[in-house]
Amino acid sequence: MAATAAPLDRRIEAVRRFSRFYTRQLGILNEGLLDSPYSLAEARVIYELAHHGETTASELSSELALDAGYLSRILNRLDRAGLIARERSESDGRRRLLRLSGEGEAAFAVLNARSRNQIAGMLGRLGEQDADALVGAMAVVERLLGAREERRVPYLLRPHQPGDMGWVVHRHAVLYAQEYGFDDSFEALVAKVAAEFIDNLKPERERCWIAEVEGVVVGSVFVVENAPDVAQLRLLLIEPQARGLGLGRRLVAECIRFARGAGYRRMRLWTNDCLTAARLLYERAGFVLTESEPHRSFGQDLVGEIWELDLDQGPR
Amino acid sequence: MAATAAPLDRRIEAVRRFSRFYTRQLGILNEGLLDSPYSLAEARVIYELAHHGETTASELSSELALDAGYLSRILNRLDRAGLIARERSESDGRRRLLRLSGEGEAAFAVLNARSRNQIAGMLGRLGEQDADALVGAMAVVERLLGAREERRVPYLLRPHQPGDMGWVVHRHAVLYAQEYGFDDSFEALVAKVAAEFIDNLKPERERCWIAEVEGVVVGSVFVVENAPDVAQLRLLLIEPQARGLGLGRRLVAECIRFARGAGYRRMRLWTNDCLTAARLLYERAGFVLTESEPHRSFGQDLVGEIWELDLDQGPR
DNA sequence: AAGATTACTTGCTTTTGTCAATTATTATGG
DNA sequence: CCATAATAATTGACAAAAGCAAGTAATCTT
Repeated sequence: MAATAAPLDRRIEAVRRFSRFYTRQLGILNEGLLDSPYSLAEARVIYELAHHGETTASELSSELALDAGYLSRILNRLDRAGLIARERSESDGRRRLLRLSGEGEAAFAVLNARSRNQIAGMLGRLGEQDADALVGAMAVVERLLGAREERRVPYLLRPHQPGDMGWVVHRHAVLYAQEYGFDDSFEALVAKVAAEFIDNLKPERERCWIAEVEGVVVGSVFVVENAPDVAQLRLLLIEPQARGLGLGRRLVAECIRFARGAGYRRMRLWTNDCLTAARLLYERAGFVLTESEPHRSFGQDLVGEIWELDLDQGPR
Repeated sequence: MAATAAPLDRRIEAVRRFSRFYTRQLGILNEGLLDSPYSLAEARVIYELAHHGETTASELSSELALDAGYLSRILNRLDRAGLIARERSESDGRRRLLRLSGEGEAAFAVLNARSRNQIAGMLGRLGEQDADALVGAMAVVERLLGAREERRVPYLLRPHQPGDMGWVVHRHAVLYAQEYGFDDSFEALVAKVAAEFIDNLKPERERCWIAEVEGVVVGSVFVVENAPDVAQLRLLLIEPQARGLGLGRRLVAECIRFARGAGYRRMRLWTNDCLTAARLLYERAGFVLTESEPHRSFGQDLVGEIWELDLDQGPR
């Protein structure tokens, strides 16, 4: 069936090799900190403060992905060492504005110089052309990966056609086995659900969406009747290479719109705590976690969760 | 004086920005491990074992730069979880050969699939061309930085000429202030040493080498008389952009050769524990640490060290 | 004006990583 | 060939780093 194309595999392997490689490279670059009296986290904070001028702890914490409590302690240390000045914000008494003191700037200058010199050494081994080639290649990587704006790859949502149920079963089985080690009892369950959907379909109350990109199926989602006023969302799946396109959000939104139109008052879904990406989608759509229970299924120890959404509330 | 060229600065800044950027990127990629029961270190070990087939703990420890003790505990955990098999090597009873068990391979398959899928998602946002551009750019970075074989940039060692002492004083002052925060009393000391060298030079017993790359001075080292049979090595300096060329080793070797020829029986040098790169050079050249004493100089708390080399021994 | 949210701090715990000492085995130099 | 050194792996003790959760004070929301 050639489920995945070979060039994709080649590219994935290349990205992974590069990531391992650059991890080592960063390790080498960070060794420069060994001599200094600062830990890596402290150095990052100093660096960030030097560039921001004036910030708050919460901003730093989100920028550097540091735990707020941990950061608070780091700031205490830096304060005790005289490297930073903290003063309560006048406009908002909760905040404390942070900036480097004179000593802090001196400390930064030392760290900065070392880091620069180390990189100068790295570049020194290359000639002028190679150094520019390096910088250019880095810029390309940065531009391509950093393009945060959601690239608009055109995708198509359509109702199911013959063959789609087989795809749904197949891809659920493959992806959950790969990513979570589910055994084939999961495939059996999905197959049963899919068969039931076809057999008992109530067209006004139930619906399936299949997502396509360039003619290739890349996702699915189902709405079925759970009780007269309760819709159930099922079998949400998005292929790895189609993730990040906003497709998940769109599929969930489509379900909610349909359920409201069909007269349901609530929507419910069952998932597992390990499916973090999906859970995030549900949360963003307004679903609330109502039940949570450990169970053993599909050869794994899981924590099953029920999420619910009140269809009468929220944006219409 | 334009001590550093502007294009170099631009490149350094670009490399640093890229490193910060890719640090974040790696953070995102490693988030995939959050769901898994393995820590980052454990996952790296599993990954390495999956690729090596059979290894030993010491090999893993050097490959992944993990402390031997720490690794030993990780291996114990993995063993208890049934992921690896360990058996004593027949050829060397100290070693234990490590490989993944069936369960271990299953665990790896899950980790591997998640990582692949995550990258597939990353690539999915790019079109075919952009994905290939990304892979290509990564390959360029890897090739340029990974060129481990010592690039032979031609350098030249020559005796000192008028103007060199000024360069030595200037660059010592600038680099030590930048990298270690030394104040100007250090510049004064270097100036005094340099002046003394010129004033009392005994050409058969004392010597200075200046290193040049493409006509630009990038390093220095001095041998002076400390006692009738004791030579002293002083003022070893290598510019950041000339580091990694093997220049340091060459300069030290040159000093040793000269000292032997001049009839000294020992060579001695004074340094500080924070100068790790230099210390490594001395150690590799056969010098042994003989004294170590904390002191305060140049505005810093330092630990002074005396290293000695027996010139009668060792390779002639 | 009550309740929710935000910014930050603090206490407590776990995880991670280091260092030194120890055991068993193998290599090596006189 | 044997004393000594070096290597491989382990263990105990400890320190640093990181995370979680509860708590305080200020601000926002309705």
